[in-house]
Amino acid sequence: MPRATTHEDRCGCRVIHSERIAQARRQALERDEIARMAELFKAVADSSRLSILWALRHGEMCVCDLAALLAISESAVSHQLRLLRTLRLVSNRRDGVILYYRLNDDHIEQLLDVALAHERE
Amino acid sequence: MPRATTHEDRCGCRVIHSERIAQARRQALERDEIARMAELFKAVADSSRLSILWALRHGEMCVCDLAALLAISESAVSHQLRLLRTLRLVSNRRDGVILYYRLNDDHIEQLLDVALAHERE
DNA sequence: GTATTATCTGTTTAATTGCTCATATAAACA
DNA sequence: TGTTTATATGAGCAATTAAACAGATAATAC
Repeated sequence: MPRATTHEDRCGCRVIHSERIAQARRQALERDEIARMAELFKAVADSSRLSILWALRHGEMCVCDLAALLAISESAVSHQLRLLRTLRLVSNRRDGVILYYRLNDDHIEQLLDVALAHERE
Repeated sequence: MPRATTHEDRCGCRVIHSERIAQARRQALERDEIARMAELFKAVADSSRLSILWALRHGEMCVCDLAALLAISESAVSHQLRLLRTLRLVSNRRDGVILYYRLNDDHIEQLLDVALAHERE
């Protein structure tokens, strides 16, 4: 392993392994790619939204059913669904007055599966 | 499809499709299983932590290298690493004064991959 | 047209979170 | 021993986020 040498970078930070940093810079993701990933993870980083997504995993449901299932207000469910809708994680279809929501993306189920596997390992 | 009938649940919420709710209740996850999944997602729902994890994906790095890479203070990196360490997403080894951090779990890489695939689809 | 039902949206308030600064360890070495 | 270096930690501030409530739509029935 190359000897660690401390010196100052352009940015003023201490740098010990400059080659390792250069490598990390080459492989780094775009700033807004990281931001969008963070936004996706934020969307699933909430118990209510996770419960909603998990419920929708087994079939479509309407707002008031979700409210009854989670025992929270319909307004709260609607707010959460708006966020999920904005990120295109769920979509809906209208049948008369009722809006049925469903998962919009296979990746969501994959994320849930990996997280659950991590939990249960 | 069975006709939707509105009535009141024990909890006071409107219930339109009681059978669908009952099914969702049977398949629902435990409350603290959901909470732990949310906690895991929260850990990766931040640009700084995502950048750290992505960098560690290609090999171990020390605190000051990460600080130089992300152009944030070493204190900030250390705080984020503590969170990731607490959740056992990263671990470290000491070599003299230097602590080298690495990913502690294959699931993290899977999560990053799925999120990235979702982004780029 | 009006009334009702299911859902949505805007605003305010309360709780969380990330960062900075100052201080505290912990290992290495003189 | 004391000093330096790399990292950790605690407190406080600023920014973000969630929940609650009130009011607004959109489809249906009358």
